[in-house]
Amino acid sequence: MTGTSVLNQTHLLLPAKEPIQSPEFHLSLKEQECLSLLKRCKSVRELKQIHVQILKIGLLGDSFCAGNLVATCALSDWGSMDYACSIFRHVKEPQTFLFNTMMRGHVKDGNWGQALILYFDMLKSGVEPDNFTYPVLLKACARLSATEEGMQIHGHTSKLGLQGDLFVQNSLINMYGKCGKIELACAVFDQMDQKSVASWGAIIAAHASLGMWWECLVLFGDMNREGCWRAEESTLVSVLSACTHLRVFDMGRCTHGSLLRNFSGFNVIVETSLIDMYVKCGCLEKGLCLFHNMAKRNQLSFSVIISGLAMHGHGRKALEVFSKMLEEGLLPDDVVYVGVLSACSHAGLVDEGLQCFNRMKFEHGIQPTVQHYGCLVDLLGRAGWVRAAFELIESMPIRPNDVIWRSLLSACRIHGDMELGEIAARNLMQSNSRNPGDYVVLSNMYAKAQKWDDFARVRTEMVSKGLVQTPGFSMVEVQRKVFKFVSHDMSHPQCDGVNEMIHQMEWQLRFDGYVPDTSQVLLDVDEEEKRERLKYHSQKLAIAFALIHTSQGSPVRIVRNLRMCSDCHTYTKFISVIYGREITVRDRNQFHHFKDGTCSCRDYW
DNA sequence: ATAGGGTTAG
Repeated sequence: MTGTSVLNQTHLLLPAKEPIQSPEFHLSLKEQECLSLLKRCKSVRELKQIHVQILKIGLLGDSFCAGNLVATCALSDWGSMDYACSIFRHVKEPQTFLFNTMMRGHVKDGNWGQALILYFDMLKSGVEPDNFTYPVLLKACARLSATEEGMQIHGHTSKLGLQGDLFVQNSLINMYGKCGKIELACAVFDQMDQKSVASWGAIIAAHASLGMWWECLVLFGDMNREGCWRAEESTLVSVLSACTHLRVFDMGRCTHGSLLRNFSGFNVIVETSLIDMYVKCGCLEKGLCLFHNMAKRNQLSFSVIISGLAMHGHGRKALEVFSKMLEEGLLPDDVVYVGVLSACSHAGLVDEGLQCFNRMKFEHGIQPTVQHYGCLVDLLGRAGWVRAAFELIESMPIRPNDVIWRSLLSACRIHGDMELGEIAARNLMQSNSRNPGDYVVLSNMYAKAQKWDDFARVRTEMVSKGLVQTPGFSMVEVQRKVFKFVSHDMSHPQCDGVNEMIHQMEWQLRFDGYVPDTSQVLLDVDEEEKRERLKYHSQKLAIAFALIHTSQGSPVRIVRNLRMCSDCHTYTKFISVIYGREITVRDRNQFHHFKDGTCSCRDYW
């Protein structure tokens, strides 16, 4: 159709089908022509011709025609908001539909503020908004986190009697969620007579964005219970994220199942969240498998797999994946570098870590944050460069936080540096973190050095501050139930069997050359007593329980609150080979995979 | 007669 005006093509002037004549609305023939033309319009150039034609037949003042002209221009893929604005400016008496359309256009282009301004213009010129006005407008408020305007607009919807409109309610939930006003979002949600899938999606997303993971899962349960089981993909991603943060593997796997059943072909976001879930819940293999089968990977996909490999002690592999990421032309950000540096620190790759740190600053222009310094302090400290770690803390341009002092303290404990350990501990005790673990570590250092006076002084100080030593516990999943074992606590209902098993295991292990390592039992008691204490560490109770209640050869997964002692580490290596089990243990920040008598951390942790 | 809610992950 080059060169000829669309309006010359007579077939375009015919309406597509017989117009429906309703008693309320009667379209003149000209209006019908106009509408039919606009429906076929495919470019701005054609639109301009139609615009001229409308001017010629004197319909510009007609709100209906102007509205549709603007709608076509503002909302189609090829449209231009600039042109829509110029048409809009020439309409003498714009009406609701025209304002709504203009607002939609602005929102579509990401000009959230413009949409708000237009709304207030609309009110000023006395045009009454309707139920179509608010969802668009509230989306703009949500994107701007404009709480005040959002609340004001909420008021307007009530005044107009729109509080019962499902779309308006869902938009309100979303708006309050994005503004961080969770109680207001819940208030709207709770008052709804009918909830749609999107209502549940909006309230779940609102909780997810605030990190209220537990509430997310509860709401998801409520949603299913109320017969609303067809959750949207995005909602399942929020649920998956909650599972990851709470490390509830079972629920995570179920969510993966729902995704498989209800959606075909996952997008990058779904796949990345799945990988993160599997990796953080201990299934590195599954995460890697998903990662390798991804059709498309982005910065975040690499980010989760790198920090996952780090968490599981595969430092070299993490660095390999990092190089691959760079090869694929993806730029790392600060989070990726946290993963890379922690990979180096978990694997003891000191030179590589320092190299990466410089690369981050000079090649990729990323300002190191306190987290990056934290990784570096950890890297140096664990590797035995305690003094260098301390000097780094003193020279860094950011104020060190508790995490940094704690990692120095931990390094001092491992390498027996009392002087720096005391400095680190003093900094921790002066801050208001009130972490009993810090007192315990320092006092244990004194115990190890046989300084029993200092030991007593620190313990007394801890008690006088009202702090209680956190008891060590291990949790194990058996037949979809979680069982918790506390060190030396034999009050568990299944403990009879466990006690027997503990003895049986000990005999087996001794027979194969296991020697209890009592060096970490910091009590002023004899060797025999120390060995007795070691026997009932929570991890051993949990392993015994799992060996009794799971079938031969099935993997054992344990989660614990504190770092394991070196004896439990050795012990578990023996168990993995003697009982032919793969045992995964997660402590606060990393995983140990015991298999065939070795651990994935290669004894560096 | 035309039009409306969600892009979720590290």
